[in-house]
Amino acid sequence: MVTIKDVAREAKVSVATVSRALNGSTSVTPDTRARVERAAARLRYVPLGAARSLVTRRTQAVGALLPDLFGEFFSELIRGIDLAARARGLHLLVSSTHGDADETATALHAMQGRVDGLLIMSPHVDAGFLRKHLAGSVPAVLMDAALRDPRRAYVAIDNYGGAHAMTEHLLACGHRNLAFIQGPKPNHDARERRRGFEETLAGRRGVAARFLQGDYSEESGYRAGKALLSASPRPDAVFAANDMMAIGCLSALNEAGVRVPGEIALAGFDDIPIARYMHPPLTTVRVQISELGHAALERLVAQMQAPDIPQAGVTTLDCEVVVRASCGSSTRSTARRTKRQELHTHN
Amino acid sequence: MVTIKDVAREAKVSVATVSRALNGSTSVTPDTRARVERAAARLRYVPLGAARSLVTRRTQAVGALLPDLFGEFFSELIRGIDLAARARGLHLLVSSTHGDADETATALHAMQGRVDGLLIMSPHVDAGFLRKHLAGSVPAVLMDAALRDPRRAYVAIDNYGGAHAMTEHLLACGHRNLAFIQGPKPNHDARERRRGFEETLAGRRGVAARFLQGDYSEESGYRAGKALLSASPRPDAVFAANDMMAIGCLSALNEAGVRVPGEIALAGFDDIPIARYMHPPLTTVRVQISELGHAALERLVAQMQAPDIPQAGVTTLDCEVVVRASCGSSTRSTARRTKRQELHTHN
DNA sequence: TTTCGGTATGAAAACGTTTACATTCGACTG
DNA sequence: CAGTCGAATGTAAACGTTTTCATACCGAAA
Repeated sequence: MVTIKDVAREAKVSVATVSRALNGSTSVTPDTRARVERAAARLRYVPLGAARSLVTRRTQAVGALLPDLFGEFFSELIRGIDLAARARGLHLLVSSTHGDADETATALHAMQGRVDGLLIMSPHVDAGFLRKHLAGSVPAVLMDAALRDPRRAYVAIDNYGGAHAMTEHLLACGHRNLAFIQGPKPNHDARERRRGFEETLAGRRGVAARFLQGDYSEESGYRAGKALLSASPRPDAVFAANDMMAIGCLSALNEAGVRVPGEIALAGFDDIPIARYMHPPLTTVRVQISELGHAALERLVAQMQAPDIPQAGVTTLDCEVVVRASCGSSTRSTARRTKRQELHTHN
Repeated sequence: MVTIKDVAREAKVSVATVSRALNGSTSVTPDTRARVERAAARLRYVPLGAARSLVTRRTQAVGALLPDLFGEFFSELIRGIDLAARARGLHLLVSSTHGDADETATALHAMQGRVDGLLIMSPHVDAGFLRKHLAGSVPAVLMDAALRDPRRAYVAIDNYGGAHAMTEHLLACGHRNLAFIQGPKPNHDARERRRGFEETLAGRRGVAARFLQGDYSEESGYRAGKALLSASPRPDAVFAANDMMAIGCLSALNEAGVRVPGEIALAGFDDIPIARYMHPPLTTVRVQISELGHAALERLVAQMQAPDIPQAGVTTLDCEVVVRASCGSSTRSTARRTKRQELHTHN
């Protein structure tokens, strides 16, 4: 293995000069620098990250701790984080697919001491968990978490606002007999989406709403669809808390020969790529997933640069209603931005 | 920041004993070990990875260098790598979304010296590129690459075999007038898929085949579909080199009111999740993407454990034909495994 | 009691890099 | 020409950990 000493010998300078020539530009003769660079290239020298980190007290790496995520969401999130990290010259350490709290804790431990900061998204994380497993000195940002520790930094999706906007859309289309297929009870985001729907309807006259339990799976959406078919009166619009359930519901309606949106309009949440390929294409709420990753990394960087100043508070990312044929638009699909597309940080 | 010295002081032992108690189990009194563990927990001690790596000459991390990948493929690949890495106690450093060769080179450089091995998938990588940018001592495995340096390790998808199996299926369904929508010319996998189709047909009597150029995009599939509609005679089956083009083609056929598979059968390649939601659901070739990541990591580990023995050669992952309604199966979708589902390593 | 052997622990070197401090050298000022 | 200053370079300490080697201890064998 070739070290900085070998380069120094080859270039006939000291190791200090090699280090200076290769890193900072402080006071090195152009001639010397060139000689060092040639020597390094000739020997194919690669500085050892560990040695460098040891003395600089920086790893130039951030860790992302993620749950067992479904396809498109995961890749978009990583893409957002990765691009932002590269722009900052940071490396990205990923650890995903954590089934339970123990696995998450293990992964969390293993990452500390290897990174300068952590991005955390996990259903298993709560205040006690973090206090127990996260060293106080490690900067961290939580993504889309239920927990709200006022001393911590968060980046979240505006689930409430998205559901609110979609509900307004349904009402604007003239629907008055609504059904809501909700996500898994314990999920924070699922609760927020329901709340957005429910509170928008609160106090409206002449509007009926019913709720069906789902678990974000296509299967549960299908069951909900079946249940709705046998109800009377049937709703004239169904809002599913995510696209997969909307797709399941659509299958049930299609099988029964119910026209969508003719007899029953349908809307989802997430705007997963499949949504626009459904028959009819699905009206849904678009979530800027890569933006979530991007924003989280930026907040983390802020925290890393000023570790003394606590960068607490929540950054919320807006959603937008995407109107397609399944509800509110007969042929062409149009995106309607319901709120300004920007980051706004509370606190 | 709390170091091993602090723990040593707290536990009233030497740093050597702390290290031994916390890592290997060689000759430490149960009593001492307990005292050390308590002290470490009390102080929330986390060993510094850099210091450890410096002396052990191991980072316990592998890097994955990936191109700008589309959704589901990317997440499945990472999932496969991540799971295998965790099972081995390895960390995963990801660097994706590389537009050009320069970016790839930069990322490649930055990763060396931080990882014990590299997983590389990139259209920009060829023999010269690697010789120039990859230090000889770094173990590396190439995924699904065009290049075939006999001294290097590869993991690849059996594009040829998959296309062959699908072509056989089309013939078995009675189709004799075939069209093939090919992928981007420079892509290795696209060429292999075409070769699988072409060579299967070679020498068959009474079978006609024509080729249309595509670029893996939905749009290019749509154009190809339009072109086929105005051709005469129309083909009775179309095989697209990937699912996205098949989907585009399907749109063109649907718009023209051509029944699929009644008038024209259709098949794709990849089995992306959308495939089964199409109308009709798409017959396609399933690629075990997470297996690709898993296999690549295992080969990398082998190389890391025995750096002296060159672990060259290609590991090929089989594909399977998934028969759905768009070709060969009228209602229910069935998966037919065309080759045994196992890894086999040549060389 | 002495000696031997083995086990638990401690002292200190080593890993490769950055950086504070020291040194050299040349140019410019007085 | 002596003195001063600044730029370029070198020397060596420091980072936190593992690990080799040495040491102390204890029980068993002689």
